[in-house]
Amino acid sequence: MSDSAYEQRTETLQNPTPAAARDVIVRGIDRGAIVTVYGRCTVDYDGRATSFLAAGDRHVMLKPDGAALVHTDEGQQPVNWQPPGCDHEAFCDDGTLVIESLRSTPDERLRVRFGEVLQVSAFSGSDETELALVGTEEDLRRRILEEPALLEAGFTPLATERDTPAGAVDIYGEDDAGRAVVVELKRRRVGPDAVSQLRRYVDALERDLHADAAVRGILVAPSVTDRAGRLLSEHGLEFVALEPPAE
Amino acid sequence: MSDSAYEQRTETLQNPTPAAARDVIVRGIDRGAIVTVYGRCTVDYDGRATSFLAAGDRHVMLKPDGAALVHTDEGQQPVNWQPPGCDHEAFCDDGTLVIESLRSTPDERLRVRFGEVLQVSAFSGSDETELALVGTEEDLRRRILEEPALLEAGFTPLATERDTPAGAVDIYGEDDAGRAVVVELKRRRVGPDAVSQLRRYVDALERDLHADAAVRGILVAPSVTDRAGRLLSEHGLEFVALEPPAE
DNA sequence: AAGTCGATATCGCCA
DNA sequence: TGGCGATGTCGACTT
Repeated sequence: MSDSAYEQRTETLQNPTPAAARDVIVRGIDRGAIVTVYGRCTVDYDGRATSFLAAGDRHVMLKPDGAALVHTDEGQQPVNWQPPGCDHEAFCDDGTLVIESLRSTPDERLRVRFGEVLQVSAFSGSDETELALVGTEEDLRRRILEEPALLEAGFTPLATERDTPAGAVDIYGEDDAGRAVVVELKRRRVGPDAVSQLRRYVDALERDLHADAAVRGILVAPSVTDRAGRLLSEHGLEFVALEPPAE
Repeated sequence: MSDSAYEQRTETLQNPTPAAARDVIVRGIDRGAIVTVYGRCTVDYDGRATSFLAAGDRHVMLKPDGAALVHTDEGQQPVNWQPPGCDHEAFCDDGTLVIESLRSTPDERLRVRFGEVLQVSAFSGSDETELALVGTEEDLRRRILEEPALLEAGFTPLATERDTPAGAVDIYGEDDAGRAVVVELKRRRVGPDAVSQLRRYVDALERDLHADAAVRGILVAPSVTDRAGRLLSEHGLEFVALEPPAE
């Protein structure tokens, strides 16, 4: 292995022997590369649950932060995986390539056993930038805090993330009559769960203040489902249609 | 391009020209391969939200079902993606390789523009098998239906997925005194959200039956958080510690 | 196509 | 490290 091999940004073998594949994987992990293996394999997982996947052609990716992903030719989600923070090992067992990825807390093990390796690659690179994302719940919150009248005329925000025994309220404030208002924000159309969440906060705050005056609860989202709308009415909660800013 | 090239299971180029990379991608998509590209790129997304990612080295995967994944060297989740059902396009624009992935309902566009392509691959294979997974909520439900006494002595299951105005109840049954029982199952330790969900069902069923007799609500999970436990007490709901079967 | 809910959810924040 | 809630959640199932 020449020095230049350590400097090159990609290292790839096709139809390697198990031992040659193992060497590329181990070297790649050592130098902090993204390692990928494509081939026929079985996959075992044991941890929070237990799974087995019989032989088939799949794409395995090992990341330098300890994440592992096993992808089939279908689906956005990996068929098996391991989260960041795991230790990856590659070795030959009985003449076949095996990749294991282990972690603790909780104890979990992922094992990929290859009957055939068609290609193995190690990719080194740099990525200094971060994703800029617009249109989140946080953006919606900023929008309301900048212009509280979007919620309703006379609304005054007093706090964000105000703590209650049931959790933190997105926006806490008061209306023009001085009544306490709990605002729950959702970036998209919501179902019954969001109504339950708002109800939990309103309940908790009414107990917390043990006030005689009722606390108003307002759900802010682009829209609600029928069932969610019915639940809102049943519990005397309100709805304001509003979306996160588009840019 | 010889016929054998269409039969080979992997096709890989290193440091290809943009046009050569485009050809491998287009051919790969056409024949139903998994296509991967590693190189320096920017990523634009516009749809349910909007994002931009400045230049860096990333791994892009295009699946034959229309899914697209952009992975950095960190995290289990892709930094950008497109779900299955999208149309992938690859073309050269101003001498650089561009990959676009489009869908409608909702309208969403992912665009990856490469400043440099280090490697492009197309992987063809077969995968007939399905994942066998044990330890899910469904397994927990089966466990209780087979041995209702695990919940409590004298419990009789009457229905699963019983419909209420608030949603479907995991297990509906009655206790040895003939009282209605709503059971909510969770495969892991639960927080306040699960308590709210159970409360919703109990409320709805009490209204639905408009019975004088109260409906019992039992949360079944390995354990609960402090706050969830407090919420359970406040609402007169019960808890039974039980896990999904391990195998 | 939309509603509802589970998931080995993952991820980020905060105590 | 655990609790808590958002996510461009995804995915499966039902209507």
